[in-house]
This record gives sequence, C-alpha cells and structure tokens, in this order.
Amino acid sequence: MPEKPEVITVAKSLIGPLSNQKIIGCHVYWNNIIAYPTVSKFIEEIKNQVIHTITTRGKFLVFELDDYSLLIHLRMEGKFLFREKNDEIKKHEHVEFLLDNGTSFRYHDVRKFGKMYLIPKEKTYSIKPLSELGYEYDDVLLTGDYLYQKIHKKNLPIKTILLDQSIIAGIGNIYDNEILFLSKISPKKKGCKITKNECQRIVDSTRIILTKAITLGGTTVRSFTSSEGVHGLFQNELLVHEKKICPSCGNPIIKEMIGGRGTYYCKKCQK
DNA sequence: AGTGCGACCCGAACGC
DNA sequence: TGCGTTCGGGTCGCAC
Repeated sequence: MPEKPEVITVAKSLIGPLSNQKIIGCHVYWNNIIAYPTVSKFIEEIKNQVIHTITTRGKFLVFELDDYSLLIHLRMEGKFLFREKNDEIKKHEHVEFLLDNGTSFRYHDVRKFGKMYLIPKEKTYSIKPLSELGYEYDDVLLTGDYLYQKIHKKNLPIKTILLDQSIIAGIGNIYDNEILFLSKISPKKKGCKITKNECQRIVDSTRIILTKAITLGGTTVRSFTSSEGVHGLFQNELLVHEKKICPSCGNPIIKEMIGGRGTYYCKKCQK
C-alpha cells in the first residue's frame, strides 16, 4: 500500500508527463472518490487549470495547478494510467482527466478507497486534510523530544501511534513494522512507557528506513504498483514485514493483530 | 480529549 | 467445481 516512499515515487513519475499540461475536461465515474468540493464543482473548477508540479505531503499527492491544489490520497490500491482520450473506460477506472495533448490521465482503484480534494491554492496547507498532518520524516523539527512530548501520555501501543498521521506523516503498516524492528522496540509497548532514548531511536530509524526506501523507489508488494511501469525495490530490504524468521536472531517472527493491523515482530529482539 | 469501532470497498483466500 | 463467507487495509466519523 502506498506509504511515503511509494507516494514520492509516484509523484516523481508523474512530473514529466503532466507538468505544463492543461486539464481540458474531467469525468467522474465513482462519486465517492471526490471528497471535496461536490463532484459538479470539482469538475467545473478544475477545467482549464494547468498542472505546474507535483509534490507530496504525508501520503497525499499535491498537484499544484493555477488556482487550486489537487490533493490525491491513493489509500490502498490507487494508481494512475495514461490512455488515449477515446479509449474505453475500464472497470476500476473512476476519474478521468483529459489533457490538452490528447491524453486521458486516469485514476484506477480496485477498492474505490482513494480520495481527491480540490482546494483553493492559498488554503492548501491551512485547511483539512493537510492541516491535520504531523511532521515529515525529513523535517528538522521531527526530534526524539518532539515524539516524546506527543506520545508520553498515550495509552495506545506504539504500533498504533506510528500510524497516527497527526504525529509523523507518511508511515503506514509496512514501514511501521520495519521501524520498530530497527528500533528494537515491541510494537505492543504503550506510548506512556516509551523512553526519550527510545523516541530518539524511533526517529532515527524512521529517517533511515524511509530515506533508503525512497532511494529504492519504494516497496512493491502483491497488489501495489505505483504507476504504469514504476516499481520499487525496497521489498528486497524488508527485515520483518511478512517474514517468518528474524534476520537478527533466527527466532520465528510473530504475526498478530495489534490495533486491528497485521503486525510482524521478533519477540526476542524487540522489547 | 482520548480511545474504539463500524463503514467504506472488493478480490483473494478460504470453507464446505 | 462452484458456491458462499471472511478478511484486510487507511482514514473518517460517530459513540462512549
């Protein structure tokens, strides 16, 4: 599922084909993909906007247009396709953007969980959803002390806390598992029991893992391919996620549900 | 405010 | 073989 590294990989892959393209039309085939504003306003307002660049914030793609920011969250299986404008709309293709070079840029999502927001440009970071996000993995303000302040009164397992996008933005289930393994901390440990030293280890591990994953183009697992022809290599670097044996001590990797999420960890190495 | 849980979806995996 | 059922996953919104 796309987490920060995959979202960055997608953004990079789209800049070339999309920058300076004008959106001359838009069709929506599954209304629930459009989270804001209404579908009819979305279609009306996006018409004739030029795409300037594509960045990321948390797990959101941020398409900078003339007067708006188009925010797209891929959730689990969202991906993009480039087709010709009259090509048949296939099952799972839910939103279509017609570009002035004749291309049909399409959003494909088997689960229909993805969301799009069209936000006036000057409000991009000051209103929901982006205003709710915590620091990026590479923000200098993300420190062990910051993390400690955010979590030391929480009664939730650290596994769950790391998925909270309002604390650190961009971590999903796979990197959560990897970060806690590298930090040698049990995913079950409550936020209020995590020491300052451990918070520092979590921050350090987050930077190490996300930086490496971004360099490798993200993780390609089963269903997820970011964009046509784009695939990551970090799956070869995974240490615990979907593993059977601990690469450090050789004991079995435990899989159990924590906070409703499939969690992989080594009982011996992670305390 | 913090926490827990159902809803949103549907293909794959599983059970019979 | 073919059917029906269960599961998972990120986030929101509602209930406590």
